[in-house]
Amino acid sequence: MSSKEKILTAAIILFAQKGYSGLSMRQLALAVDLSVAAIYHHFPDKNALYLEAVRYAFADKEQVFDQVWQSKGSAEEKLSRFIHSLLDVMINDPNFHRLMQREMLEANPERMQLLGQGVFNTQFCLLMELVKELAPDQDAHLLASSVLGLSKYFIEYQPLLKNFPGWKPEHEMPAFIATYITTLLLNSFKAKTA
Amino acid sequence: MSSKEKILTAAIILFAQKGYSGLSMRQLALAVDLSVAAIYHHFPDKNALYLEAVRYAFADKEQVFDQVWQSKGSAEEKLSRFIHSLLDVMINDPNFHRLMQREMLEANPERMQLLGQGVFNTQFCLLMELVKELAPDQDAHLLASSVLGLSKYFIEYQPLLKNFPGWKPEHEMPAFIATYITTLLLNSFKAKTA
DNA sequence: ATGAACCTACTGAACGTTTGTTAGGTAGTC
DNA sequence: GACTACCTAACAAACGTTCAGTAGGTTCAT
Repeated sequence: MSSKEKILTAAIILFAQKGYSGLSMRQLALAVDLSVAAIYHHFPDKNALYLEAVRYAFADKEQVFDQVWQSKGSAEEKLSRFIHSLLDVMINDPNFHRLMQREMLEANPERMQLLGQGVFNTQFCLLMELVKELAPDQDAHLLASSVLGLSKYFIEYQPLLKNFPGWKPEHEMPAFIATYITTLLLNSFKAKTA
Repeated sequence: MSSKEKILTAAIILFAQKGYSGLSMRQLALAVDLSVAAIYHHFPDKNALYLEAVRYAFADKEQVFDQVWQSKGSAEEKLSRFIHSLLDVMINDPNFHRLMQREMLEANPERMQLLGQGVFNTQFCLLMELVKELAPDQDAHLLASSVLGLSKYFIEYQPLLKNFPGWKPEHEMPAFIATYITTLLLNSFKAKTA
């Protein structure tokens, strides 16, 4: 692994944990066992490094969902598998997830557009086509959004939801959440068309 | 409005926009037209100021939903009204919303517990009772979470969702979102019990 | 009613540290 | 000799925090 890749890998983790202004170039240099000037040899400045780290983090997420779309089975099964994969990514790669949350907070419109054109656009479109199969007469955009929103919320707000009455241990199990979200949506599909 | 209140009010806005390490005491002092030392007269240090600002921001949100619970009408209508109020708060008080997102990112367990015990616990319990009326045989905790998750996502991810195909202008109207979420959940209730 | 003592709310200037960034030099490879 | 990858050392600016001092109000014995 090259120095540049090492820097980017560490930057993803540290930016995700501490935020842009929370991480100093010296802290990053210390983490990768290089001098500060070495980082400046590979990147023009802190902002460029941050942007490249974000791009780098998103780069390898594309193919995670490919097996879902290529897999065989009914649309219901595919939806379930997609939600499952989504939850898995968010749980197994918390730094990627945190970095994305931080990016959403910046709310820079041009960067938001960049974000949307990458991984997300493709996946969102595939998801829309899937829900169209299941509920042809409903707004696919809203339904796809619902899938993502429910998945994200159950993962993100776990630490908070734990403190509320009625919480059960299975509420933090990906398999359980995936099943719940899938049935919730499928029930809604049936009700509308019936 | 006292100087201390002025400082807290400005701190909420600026911490929400720039984050903890993104806002300096000098910037805050400039915003409230006071010296840096004056801030230190009212607060022992930056961290204490931040915590008090967060507490201050959450303090007046309790009564926003009171009229929803006290209003007359069917459970369906109450649910619709609650979602509507929730969306309104998030849209009309974006700084409060951003500050909460930032707090979720810190993920400090003790602070999370503090957060949960405040406004949210009461509202979550009331919401759970409401959904229990509508779907007595389902997990109220999961359903209440779904209400919050869907509402939060549609507001939070608007800038991103706008870039995806299938987006329509009404997708960012609170009234439209509220109706959509309500019917989505109500349909699911019916399907399960049918 | 008056002066001393004490309070709160603030200011200006400074403390030492950390920040992003850069200049100049070195060791190894092509 | 040019190029890549790195170093040490330094720069000015900004950082959180503190200190000494002041203006204005209240308290209270004289």
